[in-house]
Amino acid sequence: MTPNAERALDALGDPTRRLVFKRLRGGTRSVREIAEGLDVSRPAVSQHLKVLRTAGLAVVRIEGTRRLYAVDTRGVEALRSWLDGFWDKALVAFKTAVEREAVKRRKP
Amino acid sequence: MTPNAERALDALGDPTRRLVFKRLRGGTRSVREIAEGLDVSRPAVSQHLKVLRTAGLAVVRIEGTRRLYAVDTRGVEALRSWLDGFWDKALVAFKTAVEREAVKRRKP
DNA sequence: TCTATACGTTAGTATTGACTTACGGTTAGT
DNA sequence: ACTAACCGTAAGTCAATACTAACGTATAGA
Repeated sequence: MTPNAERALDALGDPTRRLVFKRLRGGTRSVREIAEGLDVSRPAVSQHLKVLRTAGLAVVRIEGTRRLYAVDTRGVEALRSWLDGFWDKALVAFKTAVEREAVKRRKP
Repeated sequence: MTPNAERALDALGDPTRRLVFKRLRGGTRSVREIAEGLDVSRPAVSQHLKVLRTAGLAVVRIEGTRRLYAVDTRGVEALRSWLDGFWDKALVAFKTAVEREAVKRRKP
């Protein structure tokens, strides 16, 4: 799917879906391998993987009867650039100002 | 609140909460200013801001009767480093491999 | 003191969505 | 052809949560 930061954030908003996604960090895995050890059923994992795919965070490769999932770095890239919108120089300047305020308030 | 990537992702999983958060990108704003134009009530915005604060994504500064909210860059930083865990060289190498597969499949 | 403004919180409701169960389709092996 | 392994999908249920309405608090100003 085309990478979209908003959809990626929606996808990563769920804890167990993050667990599924984090299992892809270790490399390519089949659905069975991903579901193993998780306390949800295999169909649930399949549904999570579908959401991750739609969000541009995962890719599939069919191999025999198995489907091997892996991280789609384009989704991660989309998230990075979205985050960068909250990380420009003006905001950093404000951050230091806030921290000074916090220190002053801590020592009245 | 102490910056935590998981909680930040939980917070940004909601669309209207992202709208609230994106309004902080323009600089410091009061709750009234943030709620203006949104199709949810002002108390709803307050609740969203509380979640963003708990997630380490927003900071408050009291000024008279108003509360000025701003982006907490520490939360954004936490998200960035979390994302970097899915962005190492091994994954990039795999990405190019997947793209080659996709091209082959498109031209059978 | 009285009023208005600006917010946070609580209680209650409604809707979203994560999960299980059951089923169907596909491939590999015998 | 038959079986087993692997996986996606559909339907239905239940819990999480986003929202509104009502209320209470604090500050600024007249």
